[in-house]
Amino acid sequence: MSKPPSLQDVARAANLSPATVSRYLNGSLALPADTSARIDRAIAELRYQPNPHARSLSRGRSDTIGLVIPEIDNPFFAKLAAAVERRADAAGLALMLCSSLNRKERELHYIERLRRNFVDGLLFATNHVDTGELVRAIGANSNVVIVDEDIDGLVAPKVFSDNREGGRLAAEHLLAHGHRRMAFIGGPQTIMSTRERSAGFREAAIAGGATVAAEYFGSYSIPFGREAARRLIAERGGITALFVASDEILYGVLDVMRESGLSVGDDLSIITYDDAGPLAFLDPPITAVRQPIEEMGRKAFEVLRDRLNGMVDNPVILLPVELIERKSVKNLA
Amino acid sequence: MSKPPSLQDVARAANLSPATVSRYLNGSLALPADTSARIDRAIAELRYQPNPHARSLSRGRSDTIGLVIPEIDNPFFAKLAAAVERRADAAGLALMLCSSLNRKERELHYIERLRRNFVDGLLFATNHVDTGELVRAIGANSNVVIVDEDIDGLVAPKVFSDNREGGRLAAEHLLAHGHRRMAFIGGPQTIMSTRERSAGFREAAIAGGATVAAEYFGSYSIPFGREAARRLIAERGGITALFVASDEILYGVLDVMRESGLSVGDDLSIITYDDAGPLAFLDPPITAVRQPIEEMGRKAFEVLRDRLNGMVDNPVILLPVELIERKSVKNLA
DNA sequence: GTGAAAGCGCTAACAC
DNA sequence: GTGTTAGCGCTTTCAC
Repeated sequence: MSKPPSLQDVARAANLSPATVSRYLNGSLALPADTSARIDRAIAELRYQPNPHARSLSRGRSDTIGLVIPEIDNPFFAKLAAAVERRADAAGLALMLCSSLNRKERELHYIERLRRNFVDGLLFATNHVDTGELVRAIGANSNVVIVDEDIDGLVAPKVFSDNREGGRLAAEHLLAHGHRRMAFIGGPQTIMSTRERSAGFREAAIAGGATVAAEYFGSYSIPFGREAARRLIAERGGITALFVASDEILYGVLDVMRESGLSVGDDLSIITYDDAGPLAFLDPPITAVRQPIEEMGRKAFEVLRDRLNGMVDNPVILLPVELIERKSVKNLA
Repeated sequence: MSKPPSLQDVARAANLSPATVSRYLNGSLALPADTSARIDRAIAELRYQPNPHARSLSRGRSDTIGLVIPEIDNPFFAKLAAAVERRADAAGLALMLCSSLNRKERELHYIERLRRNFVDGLLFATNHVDTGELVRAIGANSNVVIVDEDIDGLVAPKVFSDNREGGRLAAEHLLAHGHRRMAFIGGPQTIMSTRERSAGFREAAIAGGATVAAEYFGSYSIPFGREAARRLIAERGGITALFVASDEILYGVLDVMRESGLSVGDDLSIITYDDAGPLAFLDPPITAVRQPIEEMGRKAFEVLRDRLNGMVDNPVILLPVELIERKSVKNLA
């Protein structure tokens, strides 16, 4: 493989200076038809492709953004990544994928990369409680937008789904089906998403004359779903409905219920949160509060673009959720 | 935000030349403790971070690899991406995520990027039949390794799972449970994965005295799963077992079966392929041929590394699959 | 409308 | 061991 052609080569072939060709390529110039034709021909002949590193070095930016998520191997974040990538690509930006594994050092590492303009901006989704480092690291920078989960105390643009409303929707759906004793299984009690979902749920349940007789907090994971389900089954007194705060928790619960010979619906009505997996294909299909994942990705990207274009305010955007009714809630009425 | 410090600044602060600092940073040099201490201090004080673009431009490579997949929003590719990213990260390489949406132009675009060293190498997973462009585009380049699905006629390192063996395993499992009339639903008949899964299945079925009474080819998608299931239900004559070539197809089939009041197991035994989704949580849990996704990612990455380090041969690596027995196959014996 | 020249921040000969 | 000197390929003043 011989050395690829440079701007210089194109300029030479077109009998022009590199500067002219560069300007033409960047559209900052209207050239006479004759000149531009020469350039086009030279480019085609040499199969010229600009070198993005040289370009980035010279311009001080990379036309690349990063997406920091806990783990791509999770349907929710996979869908988020897909949405973001579509938008970024349409805008001519490349997407750097960064799985933090929820580890602080890794998150900080990516923020450092941002500082050194490896990427122009970052979409940041974390899943754990910050002890201050993130706030400090991100605070210094303006091109970060927070998605999905809050970082308390950080001033930055943020895009979330309306978690509280989601909790409310779940409770109201259960109320409408005659349930009066409910339970909730959430993620970490300290993080915003669980706090809000739980609060909205409890709020609406109580307002509707029901009680949330049991609440379990742990993590958004299958094992915790199992654990909480076992406890719920052991302790429950007349609970007829359960709201779980993520699909992973749901899977753990389903597993334990099957083990225990309990039927979803007849023995316990269930609503889950996220609706990122193939819930419609479970038996019974599971009713869920659906997060607007596609739209979160889109919106977050747009906010980041605005930032890159100089926007300075720090909006907190709440996207509407939606209850998808399937077959996992029994009508007691 | 003031301009970030450069190598120059560090050198100045440490009373050295940029070259020395650069060498030290790249480990190509053992410095006297005194000198290196001065550098370390300067770096810490200035909070220096190397500029990756300058580095890439100068060295002619980027320490970044690309992963081209049809769509990240698919559990199989999401898991593959996760595996690749873990390895890449451990090796100090960044990962550029490229969703091709299975479109040729987009695939070619990413290959062009490779040519211009935006990335050092590419892991390439496509899902459609190549009409020659891909072979030509990739053929010119040596830093591409093909994963998951073959590109016919291309000479390059390739990492697949053992699709034929997967088909065989499925048939043998059904045989062992007394099934003698079977059906198969695959993806596009023209692509390697479907060809092989189908061939292995048919081969082993016939060898075991069974017949594959119906075969449907289409695409790895839920809608096609539905379509094929409808036809199967309409046409089937005494078929007791079905092997589907992907999880997506499975979901479509399950949907139609539920609509039709058919029971998985009692009315029709099912084995699926991939095992990337939450199959264990379906009811009944679905028996599957599991692809070694994690290992495919790992292996593909390693082969790419070898390439980047000058390896020149073109191995075709077949990774072993495994049958995960659950509850969707009824014993007829 | 076009060109010359300086630089972006780093690495890699080549010297000493 | 350390410094000097050229680039890497592009963008961007500043001229004309």
